[in-house]
Amino acid sequence: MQYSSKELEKNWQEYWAENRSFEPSEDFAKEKKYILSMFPFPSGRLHMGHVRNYTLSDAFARYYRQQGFNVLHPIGFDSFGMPAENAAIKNGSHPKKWTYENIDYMKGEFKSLGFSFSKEREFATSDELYTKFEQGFIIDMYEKGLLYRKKGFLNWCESCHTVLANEQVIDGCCWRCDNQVVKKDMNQYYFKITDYADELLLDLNKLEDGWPKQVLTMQENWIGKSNGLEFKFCFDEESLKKLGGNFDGFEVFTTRPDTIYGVSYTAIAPEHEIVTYMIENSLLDENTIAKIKEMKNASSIDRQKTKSGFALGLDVVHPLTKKNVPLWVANFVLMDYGSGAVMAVPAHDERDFDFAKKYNLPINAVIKPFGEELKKDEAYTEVGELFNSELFDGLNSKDAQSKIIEYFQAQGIGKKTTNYKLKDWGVSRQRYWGAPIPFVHCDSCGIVMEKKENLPVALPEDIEITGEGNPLEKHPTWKHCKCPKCGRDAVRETDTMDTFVESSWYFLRFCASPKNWQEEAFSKEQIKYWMHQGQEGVDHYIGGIEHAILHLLYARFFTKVLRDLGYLDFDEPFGRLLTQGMVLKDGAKMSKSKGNTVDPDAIIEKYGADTARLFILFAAPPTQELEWNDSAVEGAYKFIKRFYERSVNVDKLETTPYIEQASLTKEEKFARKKVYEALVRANDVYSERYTFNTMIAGVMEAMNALNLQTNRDVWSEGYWILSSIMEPVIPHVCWDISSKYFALKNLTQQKVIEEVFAQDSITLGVSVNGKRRCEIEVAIDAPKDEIVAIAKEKAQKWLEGKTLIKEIVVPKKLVNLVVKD
RNA sequence: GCGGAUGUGGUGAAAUUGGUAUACACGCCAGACUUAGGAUCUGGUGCCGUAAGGUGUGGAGGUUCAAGUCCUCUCAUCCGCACCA
Repeated sequence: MQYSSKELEKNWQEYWAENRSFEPSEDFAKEKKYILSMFPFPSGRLHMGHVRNYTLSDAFARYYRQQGFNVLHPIGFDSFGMPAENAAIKNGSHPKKWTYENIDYMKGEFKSLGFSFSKEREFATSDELYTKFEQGFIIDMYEKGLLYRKKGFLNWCESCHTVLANEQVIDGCCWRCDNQVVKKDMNQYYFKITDYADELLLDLNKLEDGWPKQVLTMQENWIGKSNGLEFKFCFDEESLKKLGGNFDGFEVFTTRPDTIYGVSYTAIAPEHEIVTYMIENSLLDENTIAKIKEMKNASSIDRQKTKSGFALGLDVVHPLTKKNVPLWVANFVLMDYGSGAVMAVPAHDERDFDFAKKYNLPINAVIKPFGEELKKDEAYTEVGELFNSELFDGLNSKDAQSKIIEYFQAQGIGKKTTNYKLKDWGVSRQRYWGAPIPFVHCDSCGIVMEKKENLPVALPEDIEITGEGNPLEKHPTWKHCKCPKCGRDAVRETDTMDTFVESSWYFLRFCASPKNWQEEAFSKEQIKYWMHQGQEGVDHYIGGIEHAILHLLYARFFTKVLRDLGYLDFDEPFGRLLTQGMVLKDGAKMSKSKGNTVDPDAIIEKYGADTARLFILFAAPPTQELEWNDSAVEGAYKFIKRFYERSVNVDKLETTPYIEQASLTKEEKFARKKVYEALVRANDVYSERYTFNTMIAGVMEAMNALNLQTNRDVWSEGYWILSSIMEPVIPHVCWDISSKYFALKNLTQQKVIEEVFAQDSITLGVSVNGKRRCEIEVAIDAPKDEIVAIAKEKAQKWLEGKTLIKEIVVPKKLVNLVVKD
């Protein structure tokens, strides 16, 4: 039995393809598991991160198939997106051609890795059939008011020539190309994700058991709910006059109403309408206007560096004290949070304090620590006792918050409000390779939806991609059409959708039987079975942590929207989420620019897919980083080789051999015990721990134990079980062994036999005062007295001259003798 | 600053509920077989020490018969968010 990965793996890959081995059944009476990896962008080649991702989901899928479940383990391609266009600009190829060629190549890679994906449910999101149903949802959402168009001050990436959503701006830079993002004023479509802010936050509770805590926290912070008081500052007489009666005041939001008596100035964002009005009407001097404009145009990073601002020469009236308070424009006030205006309490807020120090504004303390002096050189932001706060003096600041809100409400001058950091999701992109937004601009009817029977609104293929401007805009005929409503000449929307829209519902499309693909996106019945039998959502969703906010938040939002549109009946798309760690080489993330990549194809060529899979699952638990190690890969290969070649000790069987446990030698019993221990461990791993490394270690131990004995029945039983346990990890070699010896009959659920764990005697550790000194061997059913007596004798040396005060026997573990001098 | 994690041999990492710390593997050392080995097999390998023994899970305390595991404080590293009023 000489191991040769190449031929062996190819044979089984062909066998699986011919036998449709991994297609899910349409029998909805069976228990199911939906195992899903985050689908890839067809960049051209798989990288090790992909291999890790799909190796994990494949192990789950194969395991559950063995356990008798109906398993859906699909794959597709997230195939719209900028890199296709960038490649087109660079090589003059067409984005569509580039994309679909890459898909073909990557499908070959999937095959060569032995992933048990359903082939019949494969699709790419750039397929027109997919676009058709997506556009249908978009129309539904527009009708429900969940999609709208407005002019906004948007994130614009100069190098990608497109708008970005807030979630796609990382540290002020584009998530894709890392270029600095600038602000641009333009029209854009938005999904009303803020309507779901509260539910998205609340339902995180449902995910507590299935999702990593880190991801839940990140989403919670991103949604950023805060409760507080909203009220209006009104201008004094003089200021009203200055503004020509156009503004009577402005709203502010605060989470610290308890500090209201400490307000010493107010501030508004440079983008605020009052500032705009003052600039347009020359109510400020030239120099100030220039500085404010500069402030507006500064990048978000520059804007954070130092605080700056200008007094606007206006005063507002404090709502409670009725005293005048000055109004400033300040760069630290953000237009897109709350109302773009704040009350400032330098004594109890660090930002307000810094600003007040810089511009010599008054600092009025109104909260002091209990029984301590207040420090003057910093803002006191902790809980404390109110003073200088009229009728609220003496209150605990926590209690004062609700009391003051109640007071404002009673007086009718303010109300309790909730604010979110989450903003609406901007979805239009000014690029070609995306799903067209199915709207038409008509001079007489305004924005009109395309009729559903005309979907999809497909992309034209005869385009010229130069990187300058939107190719759809420049196409000679595509955008000219008739208004679906009045029939007059109209113009198509040339914006396409953010690619995150496609990935927000692809997991639902996989639930649809390909038989019905033409007629519907998915059926309620199919969705109910795959997504909502037992646990809610996909059973195991596996992917990188980098999607903790973007994709995972959008997909949750889409699921809730489709529920409200009547397409499905549940709230959350992914019941269990496993976020895999990165693949590193030399301590850094593998990347082309660093030149530390390992090409999966080369590893398969040299060692085979099984080796790559074994190494990946063995080297670290799934959630941890995985350091690539060439000699450990070599080690994985050697294990497989030994595993394969030692199968010569196995006899052909169609069921496990009968073994008389009592007749076995010590080594034979030990080997059997190790085999079944490995089985127990394997079942644990899939049910909750996912630590494949320990499962594999168990199998290695069992192999080592088998090798210490020569009983062919024990070898055969061992291989029957071990090749079943290992099949999800190294499927090719296991199917080969299984077919040669066991007619593939062992690739099913295996039963644990308890008798192999029975022992006549057991080794116990003996410690004196908790320090391990020696060990003893006693009969399994030895009474406590006897165990203690043996332990005392064996540990005599450490007991001499001391008084024994306590004896502790932990059954099957150890004996602890407590002594003192 | 806020939030989340993680610290165990030379390395990747094990250790259900507190119960023999370092399983499994890589590496290293020695030996066997070899003309040769980056092949294969066997044995060894936390640290200090010739040994007896001592010591050891980032650090300091604590609870306990017993702590990698529980509690308090602290240090370091990584990740995420970050002027959110």
